[in-house]
Amino acid sequence: MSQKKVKLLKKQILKKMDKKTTKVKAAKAVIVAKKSLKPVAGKAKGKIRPQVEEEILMQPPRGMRDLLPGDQPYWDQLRRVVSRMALEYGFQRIDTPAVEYANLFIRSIGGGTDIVDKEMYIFNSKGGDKLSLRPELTAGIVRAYIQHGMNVLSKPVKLFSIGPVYRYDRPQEGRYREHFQANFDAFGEQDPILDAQLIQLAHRVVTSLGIKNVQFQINSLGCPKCRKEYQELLVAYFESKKQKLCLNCKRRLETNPLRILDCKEDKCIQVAELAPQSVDRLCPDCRVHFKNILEYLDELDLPYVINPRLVRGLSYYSKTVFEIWSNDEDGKKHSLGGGGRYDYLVEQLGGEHTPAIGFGLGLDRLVAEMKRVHAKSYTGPKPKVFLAQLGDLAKKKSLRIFAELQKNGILVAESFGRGSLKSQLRVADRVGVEITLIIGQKEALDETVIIKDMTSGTQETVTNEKLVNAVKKILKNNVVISHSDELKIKEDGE
RNA sequence: GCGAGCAUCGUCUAACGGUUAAGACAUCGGUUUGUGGUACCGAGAAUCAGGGUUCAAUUCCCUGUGCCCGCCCCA
Repeated sequence: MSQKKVKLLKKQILKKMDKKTTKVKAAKAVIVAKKSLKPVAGKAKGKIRPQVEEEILMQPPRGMRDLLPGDQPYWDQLRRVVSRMALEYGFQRIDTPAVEYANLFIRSIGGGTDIVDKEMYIFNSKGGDKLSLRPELTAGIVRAYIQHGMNVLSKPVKLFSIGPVYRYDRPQEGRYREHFQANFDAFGEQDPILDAQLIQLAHRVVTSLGIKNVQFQINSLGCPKCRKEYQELLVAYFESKKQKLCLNCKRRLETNPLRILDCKEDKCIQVAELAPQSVDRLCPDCRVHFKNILEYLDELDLPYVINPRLVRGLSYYSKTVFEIWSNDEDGKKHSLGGGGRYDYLVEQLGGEHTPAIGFGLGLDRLVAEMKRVHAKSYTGPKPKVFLAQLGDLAKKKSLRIFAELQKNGILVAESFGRGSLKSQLRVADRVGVEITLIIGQKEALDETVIIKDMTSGTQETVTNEKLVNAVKKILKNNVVISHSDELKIKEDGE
């Protein structure tokens, strides 16, 4: 193809682009989508919404949300702290699928729990498999632990994971159908010091984020032996008071009697207050285990209260269970996470007997809490250089110079799509760069670049070869500011 | 699953039942086209949907939908 032909083609394309057709179409499309989503919803009868192929609902499904750029500094900070703490405590990262066979969750979390009975996203694959979006992280991690024979690794095997989990529930403040959790699990160690260490870890993660006003609630459910005895005692007690319980709890008496302790209905609370407590019915082993943990926590000065009615919504727990709560200035409490021992889950899912303990943190809630207490967020390095171009020739050269600077570790901002130098400088100003590089027609021909100091307004012209060094030198001279900036970032990570 | 509240430009707000549906912030463009923060000018951008009452509905009523909050439960 001749150069003329190429140029002609380019001209035609440019001409087309010039008509702003894309912009207009895009705008119209949005409106169409916006308008159409309402009628579709409006015509819907009942719960099943007819999905017309062309319709695009301009919103995510219920309970799902976008994490917008403005919030990302908090999430970044959160991920940094979690990764840092995981490293300190010897946890290695594992990622498991968001989708597993539904039975994995049903068997681990247990029937009779709300999670399994009404909050699971269960669906059939095209192949006919019954699958589910994970409602929590531990089950998948245990599955992976067994499947990959991690029992041969030196104990304890410590794994952490971060990812989305899904629960079909009515959304409200701090509760989403898709939310993110960080999960820490330690396998193969039954010593109570692990329990205490994980609670310490949870505490350090939360406080490192700047969330200060936290408290743990802790309880022991006992091992299967003493738990069974206790449960029988409990059922006997509640049977005698059955008529005073709420409807839900009457049902729980059959399905999940422990949860009656956790009921928020006034009448049930009254009954539950006088109920036998699991901590009083622990077998000698479990009693010592629990006592040891409390001693460790006292030694660590961790703020905790024993809550004999703490049960938790997953039935695989044994012995230790705990939750982390924060208080806001109005005295309102927010649950940030929780966990406990599950010494029998691994064998229950087909592995060898492996004592284990873990906990999860609700990241969406941690972010909300960080905002509430105005905690530090992490913003990455900002560009201190802006590259402006003027004219066709300069424009063509700009991408190469841009990449050249980036390769040399100089972060460069730009707004190549803009035509006038004025508008580009305006953007440069908004970005807050220290210097702006300007390539015009003249500079492009001369193989030079204008360096403009944005604070003083002075400019100098350098050749392309000297550009990188010249920029580096200027930035270095301004090091007083940038150096302290970097220190700040490092402190943020603590 | 149950209950309450809310619904206007991207965001925040305004409009006795009668307005070309207003303003601010943000966005984009411009102020003689090669120089930024301010200022000035301009542009685009909304009444959730359907039905009813009415001469007239953003406004009143009903239904639906959505959002949000609380309960249950959880993170």
